[in-house]
Amino acid sequence: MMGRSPRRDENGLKKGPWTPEEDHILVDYIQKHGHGSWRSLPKLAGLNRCGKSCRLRWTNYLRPDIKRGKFSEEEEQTIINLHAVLGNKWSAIATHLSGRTDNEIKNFWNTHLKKKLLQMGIDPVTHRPRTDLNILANLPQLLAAVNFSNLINNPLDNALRLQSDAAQLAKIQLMHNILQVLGTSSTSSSSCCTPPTIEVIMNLLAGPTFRGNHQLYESQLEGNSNLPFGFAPHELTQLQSSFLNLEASQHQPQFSEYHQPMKDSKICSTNNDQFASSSSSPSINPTSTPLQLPALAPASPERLPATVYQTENKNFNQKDISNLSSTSTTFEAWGDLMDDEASDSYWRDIIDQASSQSWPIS
DNA sequence: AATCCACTCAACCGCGGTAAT
DNA sequence: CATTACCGCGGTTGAGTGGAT
Repeated sequence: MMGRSPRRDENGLKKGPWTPEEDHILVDYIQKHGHGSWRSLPKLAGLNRCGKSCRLRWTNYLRPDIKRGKFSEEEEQTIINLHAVLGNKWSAIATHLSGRTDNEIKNFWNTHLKKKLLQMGIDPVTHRPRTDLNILANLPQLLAAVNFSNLINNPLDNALRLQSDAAQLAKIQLMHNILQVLGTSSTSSSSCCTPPTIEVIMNLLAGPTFRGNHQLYESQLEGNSNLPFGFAPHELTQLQSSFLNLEASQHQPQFSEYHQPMKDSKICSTNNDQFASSSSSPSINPTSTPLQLPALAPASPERLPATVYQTENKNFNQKDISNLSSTSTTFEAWGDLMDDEASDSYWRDIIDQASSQSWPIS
């Protein structure tokens, strides 16, 4: 039996694992009388335990409606989605998974899901691509992260929309990381290895659909074909354009362009527009300057896009900010972006719930 | 067979929020 | 308003388990 060896506290109350006899007494008492005051329960029930221990045993193990056993794929996805919105609010997450306790979900997260996300190159705290990775060595993981939403095949459409937002962030991050690395490579005379060519990266990003066949890929614009890695066709155009510009700039390196504060924040505002509009149709403003990308996102507790772009770019113009101006908190921003999704009441509830709570800094 | 080690999960601990006094 | 008691939550602990060596 897992757990702790039997101990007693300073009051002589038993600690450690529960025996079947104790379980029986507790269940029997609660079924007859309800738990009432947890503090007084042990004495009334004849248990040599503290009330806290009784409550925990009941809520995490003995409650009749507890579902035991492996988490389903659907439950797994729900936890991931909810965690992206709620953070480590295990009890809040548990309310959306009937029969699962906060403790069980927390354990499952810490032992399985966290690792799973890390393996995919996703920071389990921010739900964004990890930035502590060697971008080129870990390109496959980042691409997997970008393509995360494509891996999900469950009926939770609303959840998928959130996932889509996360994937969109991953795309932006990935594009930025690639450009940054290429920019760095182009200015590094001591580079020991040859950076991947634009073509190689574009092939990785776009797969056979995009390779050397711009017409074909443009013809797919209307039909919104299943481009790999979740990149929309216009995003690939944009990305390719960025690479081409970069390639040109490599001959006359102007590295500072990548790192100076953005003088106009079209990309940022566009990103905000993305979050302020339907998240299912992300777009990169085709008129924006290709190299103007958001600052590399730190692996920080800022986990949601509105906050990220608000804090990372101090140079919002007022018009751009106005998209978020009515939102004083991150969750309210999420709420705003979902305003046009009248059927999103489920997720709105979650967000409302979260916005009423303090945001965990973990 | 013995040992090591990573993993799991029940249970504990401490803190913050809130209702009662 | 201040204090106290209680509850619930999130983080952490540690014994059991099973696979690898």
